[in-house]
Amino acid sequence: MADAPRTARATARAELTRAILDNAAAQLAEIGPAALSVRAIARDLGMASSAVYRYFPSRDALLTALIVEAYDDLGEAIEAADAAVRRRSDLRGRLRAMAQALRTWAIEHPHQYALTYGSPVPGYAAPTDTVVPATRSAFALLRLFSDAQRAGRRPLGPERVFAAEKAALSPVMAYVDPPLSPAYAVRGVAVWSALFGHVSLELFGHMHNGVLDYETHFATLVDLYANDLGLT
Amino acid sequence: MADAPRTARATARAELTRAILDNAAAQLAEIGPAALSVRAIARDLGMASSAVYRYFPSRDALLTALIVEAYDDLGEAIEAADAAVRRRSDLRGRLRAMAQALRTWAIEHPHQYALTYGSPVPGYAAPTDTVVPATRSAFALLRLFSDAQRAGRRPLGPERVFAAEKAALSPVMAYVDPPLSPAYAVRGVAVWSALFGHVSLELFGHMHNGVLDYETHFATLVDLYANDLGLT
DNA sequence: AACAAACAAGAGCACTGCTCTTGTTTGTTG
DNA sequence: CAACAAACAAGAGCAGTGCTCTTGTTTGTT
Repeated sequence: MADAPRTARATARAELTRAILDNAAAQLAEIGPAALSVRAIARDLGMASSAVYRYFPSRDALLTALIVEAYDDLGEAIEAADAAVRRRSDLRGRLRAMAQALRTWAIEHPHQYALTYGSPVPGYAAPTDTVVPATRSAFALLRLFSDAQRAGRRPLGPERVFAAEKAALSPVMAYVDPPLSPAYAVRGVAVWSALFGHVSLELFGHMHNGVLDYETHFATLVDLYANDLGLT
Repeated sequence: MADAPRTARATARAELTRAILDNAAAQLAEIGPAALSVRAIARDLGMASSAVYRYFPSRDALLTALIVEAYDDLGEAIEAADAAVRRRSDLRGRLRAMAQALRTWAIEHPHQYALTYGSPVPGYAAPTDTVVPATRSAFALLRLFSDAQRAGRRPLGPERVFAAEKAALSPVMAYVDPPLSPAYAVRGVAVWSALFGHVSLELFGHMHNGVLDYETHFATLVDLYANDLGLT
């Protein structure tokens, strides 16, 4: 991220910051965000708990840093999955890859997913540091929709989009160049909501008595959404 | 729920249990589940903190009771919204009413929504007490899909549903009589995921920089889903 | 060499969930 | 009515938490 530290003290600081973050991430993955303890991290690292506060001003700040890392990790996973699809014109395959990457990442990092897309526990208002990395996964999907539109595809609906809705979605339309059509914006945000909706419902146990095979069902869903998006 | 209590002690117990629950709900609504404190509740009620433990064995048990109440409250709101639609054959209107009830309830009870459909904080595994009330809102939607199918409507897709997916969704198909068609089951669960997905993403701030007018966009989404479900 | 900034450690505060003990109230039984 | 056990309330106390303040040390710069 930043420049390479010059002084020995700066490198030591960077290393300790990293060590605290790694230990916190390990603790988060094991026992979840609610039970994450600054004192336990300090114990693990063999330092006084008060020393940790020189690196992170509060427990929430530490959690926020973990949230940022989680967003980045997920974004990277989705981007990598997209990039791994050789035929860039295989739009359906790219949606499949990204959707699967999302679900797989969520299952492998349930506490991180809960922290980012479940209830954001620190203070209930997302800190401003998190807004940029949070958009990373959404942008990956947005680029796919943009590519689809440029390839001449058309979503299955809506047929007409009212002016109020166009205005409401103007930011998401303007994020790509050329701008996304209103219909694609609506369908795109809908699919985005549905994908994260499924993962949340599955991960948090709401499909327990309704769906027997989550993986199969998710694959079906993704294919359905690919149809809705007019892919291939 | 249970029989009316006979003895004075039983009524006192029921009343105190209710008072604790009400105070906990108020505290939950104000400061959220993470900051909910047994001691604070006891202070508010003018009793010793140890006395609360005679009514709820642990803080998690109290939270679980609040979760159950939240599920019931939301389920009731959705059922009431559905029931308020006079023309029962107005399937699109019923979907609109229920979806709006869901979103409105979530906005008015953000902490309750986060507790139920965000990350379930107590123990990360939903207690068995919660599974029945949790299904209430889903069942309301399921009945709508069932009514649509009986009225001869057809969802916009999928055209074919593989055997594995039929098996995966067999519980949700069998919940209503006559059983839901595979296509309606897939579309239904998809819409269910999408609705809760939107509410979660909106409530937890993920649409902050993409969508300007949540209400308008949600209405557009619901109408789109009504089309996908073949309603009217 | 002098000095200020950065650092680590420990004690301590106010708070938490929860348990154990003591003493009281209540409802039931002989 | 008396006796007794169950249910109850209150307090003290334990182990843990986030965080702050003070003290003493190390580091980098002037």
